[in-house]
Amino acid sequence: MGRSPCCEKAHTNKGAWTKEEDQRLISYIRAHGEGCWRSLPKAAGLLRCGKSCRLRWINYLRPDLKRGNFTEEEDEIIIKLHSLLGNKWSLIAGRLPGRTDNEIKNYWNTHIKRKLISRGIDPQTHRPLNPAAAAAPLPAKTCLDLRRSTPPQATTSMNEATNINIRSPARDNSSSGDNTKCSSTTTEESRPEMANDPSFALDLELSLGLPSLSKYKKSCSFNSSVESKPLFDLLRPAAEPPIPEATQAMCLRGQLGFQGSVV
DNA sequence: AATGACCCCAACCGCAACCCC
DNA sequence: CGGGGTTGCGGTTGGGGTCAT
Repeated sequence: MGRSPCCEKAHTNKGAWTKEEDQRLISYIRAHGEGCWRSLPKAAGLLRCGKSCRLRWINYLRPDLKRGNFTEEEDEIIIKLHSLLGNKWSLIAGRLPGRTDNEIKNYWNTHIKRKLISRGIDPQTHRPLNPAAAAAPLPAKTCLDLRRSTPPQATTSMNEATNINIRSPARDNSSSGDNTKCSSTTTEESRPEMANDPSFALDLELSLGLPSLSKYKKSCSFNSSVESKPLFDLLRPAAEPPIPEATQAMCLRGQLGFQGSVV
C-alpha cells in the first residue's frame, strides 16, 4: 500500500500474514501472554513490527473472536451506540463481545451506513436525511457535563470504566442533582421518530472513569435503573469482568441527554 | 470467456494518550 | 515535571474477490 513504512526497521515483512507467521504469533502469545509488543516480534522470531503483531492478534487471531456475519441485534446495538458515542469504535466494540473495533468500523462503513441511508437517516448525525428535517435544530446534541462526582483523592482507585446510566427520563429525576441540564432545542415535534422510539427517549448519564488500571481500560459498564432494564440488557455484553469496587471510588460524570427530554 | 466496476476487509499510517524514568 | 518510549485508536488504503456487461 503506497505509504512510507511505519517502522524504520529494515527487513520487516509487510502486507498479508502467512500461516506460518500466524502460527508463530499464536504460539508465542499462548506461551508468554500478551506483553511488550515492541519486543514480541524478535522474541517470537517474526520479521514484523510490534504494531503489526498487535493488530494481527487483536483483529484476527484472538481465540475469543466471534467472526461471521453480524446479527440484526448486533446491528441495532451498533447503531444505538454510534448515535451516542460517535466513531468511538473501541468503545462500541467493548459492548459487543467477540467483535473488534476494526471489524465494527468496517461493517459500519460497508453495511450500516447504507442501511441507515436507506432508512432516510444520516449515518453521521443520526438525523433524518430529508431537507425539511435536516433544517431542524440539532436533535440529539450531546451535552456532556464532566465533573468529578467525588473529590479527587490519592491516585488510588480511579475508575477506568465508562458507566452509562440509561434512565427513563420521565420517571427518574432524582439522580440529576445539580447536574447542568442540556439546553433544549429539540422537541418531539421536530423529531417525531424519537417520540415513537423508546430507545431515543433516553437520558443517558455518562460516567467517565479516570485511567489507572490498564486491564479495565476498555471496559464500559452500564448501570441501569429498574425502569430501563430491557435496553440495559440489550446493550450489556454477555460476559464482562467484574470491576473491583475499589476502582469505582471515583469517576468523572457527565450527562448525555436528548434535548427536549424531561429529566 | 474477458474485462471493467464495485465491494469488502485486512493491514497500514499518523497521532494522541499513556507510562515510566 | 518533562521527555522519551510504547501502546491504542481512528481514518485510510489497496489487493483480492465478486458481480455486471
